[in-house]
Amino acid sequence: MLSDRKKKILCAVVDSYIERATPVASKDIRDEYLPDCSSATIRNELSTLESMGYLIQPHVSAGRIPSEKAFRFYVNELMYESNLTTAEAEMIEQYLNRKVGSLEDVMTAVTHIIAEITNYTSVVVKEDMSDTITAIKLLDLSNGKLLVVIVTDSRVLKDGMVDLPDDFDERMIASAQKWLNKIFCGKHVSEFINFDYPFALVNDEFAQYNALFKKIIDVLKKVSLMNGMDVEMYGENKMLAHSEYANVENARKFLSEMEDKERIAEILTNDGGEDGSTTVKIGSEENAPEGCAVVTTRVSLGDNVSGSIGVIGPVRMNYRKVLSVLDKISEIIIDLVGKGE
Amino acid sequence: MLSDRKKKILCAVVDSYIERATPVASKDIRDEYLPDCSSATIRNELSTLESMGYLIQPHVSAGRIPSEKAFRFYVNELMYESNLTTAEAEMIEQYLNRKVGSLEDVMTAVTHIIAEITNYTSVVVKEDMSDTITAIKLLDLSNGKLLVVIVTDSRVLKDGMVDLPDDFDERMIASAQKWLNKIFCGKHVSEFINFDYPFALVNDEFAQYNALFKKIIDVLKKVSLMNGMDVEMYGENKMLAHSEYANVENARKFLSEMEDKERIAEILTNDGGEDGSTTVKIGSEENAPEGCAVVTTRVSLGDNVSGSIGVIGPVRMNYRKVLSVLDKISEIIIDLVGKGE
DNA sequence: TGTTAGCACTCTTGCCGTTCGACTGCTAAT
DNA sequence: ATTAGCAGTCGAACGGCAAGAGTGCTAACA
Repeated sequence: MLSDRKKKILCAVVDSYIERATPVASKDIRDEYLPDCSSATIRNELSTLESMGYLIQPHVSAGRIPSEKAFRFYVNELMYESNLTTAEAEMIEQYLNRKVGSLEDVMTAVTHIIAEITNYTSVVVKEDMSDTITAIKLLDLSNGKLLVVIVTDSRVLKDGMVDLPDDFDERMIASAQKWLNKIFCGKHVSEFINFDYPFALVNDEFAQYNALFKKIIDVLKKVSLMNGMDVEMYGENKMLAHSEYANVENARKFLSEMEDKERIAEILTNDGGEDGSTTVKIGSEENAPEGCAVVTTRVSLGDNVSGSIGVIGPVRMNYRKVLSVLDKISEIIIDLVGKGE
Repeated sequence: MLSDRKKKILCAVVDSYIERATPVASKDIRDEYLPDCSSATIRNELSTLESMGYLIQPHVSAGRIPSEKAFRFYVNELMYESNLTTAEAEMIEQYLNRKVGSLEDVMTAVTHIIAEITNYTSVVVKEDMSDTITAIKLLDLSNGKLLVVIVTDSRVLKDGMVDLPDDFDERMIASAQKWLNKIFCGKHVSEFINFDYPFALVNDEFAQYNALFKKIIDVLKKVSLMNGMDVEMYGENKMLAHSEYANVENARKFLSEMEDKERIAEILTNDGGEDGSTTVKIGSEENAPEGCAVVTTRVSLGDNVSGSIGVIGPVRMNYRKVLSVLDKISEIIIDLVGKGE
């Protein structure tokens, strides 16, 4: 457990680093955050904080910068909540209320306003799982692969591929198909997502189908996820304004990571969560883009339609601001969606 | 008129600069392009080419780089046509034939394949002017502004604003509306675009309407243009790989210029042109993005639907390759569209 | 034991001068 | 008209130097 003073100092380092992006010196902390103790004392504390893994010293005559562990701790325990300025809050209200229209328009508007206010990249993912499954077909491509086709009421065909075990014949494929249809037909696509392969379902007769079934259901999951997904992104370029991307190589890497919308969507959605819940992924912690943190808020957009609103910024992002912006936005969205029904 | 040798030398400078992005020295030219004369001779020629405005010397101990004038001359007269490698041609064929689908899918596929092959940014603009006008309505907002609404058969309402002269009353607005409907109802939206305000149409009685009419028609033009337009862009990031964007400030400027899709669309479409015609805009010549050249090919996508396929690259782009890629692509597109009808 | 002043030490940054090399322009010869 | 040769210019790279930023350590002090 950290002493109160250590916490204060750590918080000071993080705050200062978020603002200035330069190593923080003991004297700076004294002058700006802790006037009632000497820089030498702070140096001692910094030194132990470093050995605890919270701080990093780029070189001996530089100050300290926070480690990812420090950011994590900051987000979880140190950071005090803040409110948007009324100007910002009004700006958001106005912007979103002006744009009441289709869900797509709102999504676009949301990414824009977030990116403008935060100066980071903003992403909104909509997962529409409201389609009803009409049929599931398994097609033997006779090259050892099986094509999985999902037919839904919105007449969209969705397909994916599975490797077929050697010892499967036509008859077995047919009965696998029968089983799948029996389980899923008439249900929402969302069933796939939460479907936990029930072991009991597989009696002795079907033991051999076990592996294949699992594979197929995984494909169904993935395919239906991808097809019901809509990703909007805005403000990739805003990132170039931050010092992390002062050299083009980093910028290029970031922008090309941003091109993989599927991966980004996956990052925003992979830990479900309640309506209104917020997640922060920092740096290498999860699959976040290199050197980035991702803040996500979940909102429900209707029956079987859920949304994730995210901000992607450097690990050194202004979490306070981002969190309060997301708070405000999700509040408005929930309100809008509520009205719409 | 330039001597043959001057042309050869100029061409060598441009070719080399396109490839290497570094100033070209007299010796380089001798070694690689003109082995049968001395570097001193070439130096003399370079010197006069410079005084003619074709070349620029960054500093005395550097070679020369081509001016925009040189690129213009190169594109118009010097550059010999080239063909794609068969590998590339096949790649394009395959990629586009695999993706036969909606027009939108094809547009997306086109931008992708172009960007991949050329390593520049690619843009496709579709202008759909096939809607039929059902009604035009003028709404007095009673704040000195007039709301112009276009109703088309595809049930999309499109609107724009016009300042109303002080001395206009309700009755006058009503008759202006009557006139507009008389002229345009039942016609294609494309009529706006080519509509030249006919002076004869305005007899004495309507003289006072003159200015307003012009304004309204301009709005109609703009609104219908913008609404019928569909812009796809891909490969903005590819540009960061080129040395022109080695510093982030340039990159940022470029990317933010690319965000203004309307402007880009305008650049790609503002000089109409026949089906299959190709235009090259170099640097400051037109409204091209800073330091960039834009190559555009027009293709027809059906009745009253036209497309522009464009490549945006640094002024020092590989025009030969870009032109041959666009050639190939437009050939395929014309074929695809032809089949589709 | 915790805090602090002071100082020696380290390491980066910016600057300056020098060298090296890349090209050119000019001159004089062919 | 062409060319070899040479003097001259300028940028890029390098190394050394001084200044500045911050630290860690020590010793004194509450």
